[in-house]
Amino acid sequence: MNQPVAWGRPRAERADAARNRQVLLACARKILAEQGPDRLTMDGLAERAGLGKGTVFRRFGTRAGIFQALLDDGERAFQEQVLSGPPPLGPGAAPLDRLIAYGQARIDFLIGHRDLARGALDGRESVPAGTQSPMSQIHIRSLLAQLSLDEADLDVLATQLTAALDGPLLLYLSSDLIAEVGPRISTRLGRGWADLIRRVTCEPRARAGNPGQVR
Amino acid sequence: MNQPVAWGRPRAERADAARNRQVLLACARKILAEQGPDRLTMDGLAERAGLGKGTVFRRFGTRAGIFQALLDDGERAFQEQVLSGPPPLGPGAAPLDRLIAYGQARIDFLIGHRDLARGALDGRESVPAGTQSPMSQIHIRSLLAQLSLDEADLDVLATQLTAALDGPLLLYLSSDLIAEVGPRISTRLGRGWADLIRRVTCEPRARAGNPGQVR
DNA sequence: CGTTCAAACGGACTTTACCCCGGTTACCTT
DNA sequence: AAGGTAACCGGGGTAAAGTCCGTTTGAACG
Repeated sequence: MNQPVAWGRPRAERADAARNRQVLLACARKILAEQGPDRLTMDGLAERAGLGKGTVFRRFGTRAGIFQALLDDGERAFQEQVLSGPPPLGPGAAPLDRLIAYGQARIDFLIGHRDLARGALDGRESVPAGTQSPMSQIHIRSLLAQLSLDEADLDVLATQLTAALDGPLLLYLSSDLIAEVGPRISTRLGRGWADLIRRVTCEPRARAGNPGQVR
Repeated sequence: MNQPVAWGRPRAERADAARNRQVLLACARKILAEQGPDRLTMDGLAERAGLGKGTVFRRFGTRAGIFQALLDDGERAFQEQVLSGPPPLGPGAAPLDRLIAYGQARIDFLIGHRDLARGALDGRESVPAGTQSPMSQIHIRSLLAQLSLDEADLDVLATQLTAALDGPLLLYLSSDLIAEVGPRISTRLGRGWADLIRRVTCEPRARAGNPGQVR
């Protein structure tokens, strides 16, 4: 939602606006930490920040927009790791390994930010997923492209794999359940992802100290 | 202690309640057809049905509940085809073929009912997916089980594949886009699904007249 | 038939997301 | 430095979701 890249540049953001955004994000984080996502209301946020309600809406457009903005913050750090961190997540490792590592990292990211990710999902929007698809999807697609899968529709495959990665945590597992057994879910989904990717690329299953089923 | 197993029904639904539900569903369908999903409001529905607002909420609990109820209706017919229709969707074909056919059918189902499916997604709920996962997921899991995939975590794999099937249409493709190029999307996602499934099961790619990329 | 009661009903009430527009202010131009 | 302007601010206004509770009614039972 911000401009890490040079926007078309209609105009730079005004100083007071930028400052207010920071204040609002900080307050939102506080409310979230203290009272949980359900208690984050636009009026409440405005009041706590000492600003008008209109300002909040101008900055974020919609309630989900706040969650997206907060999520973007976290995603920036994550993206950094992917684009220029150490392998296998960052560049330098084989595409297959990077793909597997990326899945595990994204799973953990989503588990860690599940409230934000859920909140960013807007019920009444034509494209519910805000910023959370493009980056993932593009990265996955680019790694797939390096794997020389013949006769595959890479765009579709990347979309489906992205969904396979995000879907379980966004759609099919309750937030409470994730909170309760987060680590175990991370492990199972991570292994599942690795397995799925190896199958998709027709790579033999990893050998080594794999002590059988996980249960 | 209690009755043998007939614990399923604490009480039959009262006649007026059942009648009112039908009226409400019919009215909802009309409003949807005439004015689109955004215009379907609880007050409007109640008024049009000549009932109180409280009644609407008692029947469906939430706005998304109405969409889920409408979706269930359609899903019942679909489910029938899957459980006892002709192969390859219904029983009788090889698991792999059924899986592929199921994916294509579900894609078409979701495209056909995209408004309902989207509306059934509730922003503020711990488990967004209403009725739309279990059946799909269970069926996919059961077909996978017949394929003897060694060393796979079937529950996780089924969840991920379900997400790969639903996710693109629920999360990553705008409703407008789907409306515009529905048939093409159906084809591409369908082929993508078949390809994905064949890869997952390590089956050789289908031959025959596959004229390369679809674009 | 009356009695009884859980369930259903209605609609006023509360809360909250989102809109609007008059007034204000930061930034650019000259 | 002055002025113009586009962007920003505030907060009251609207609509729609969801809640509450007193009233009504279907149906099981005697």
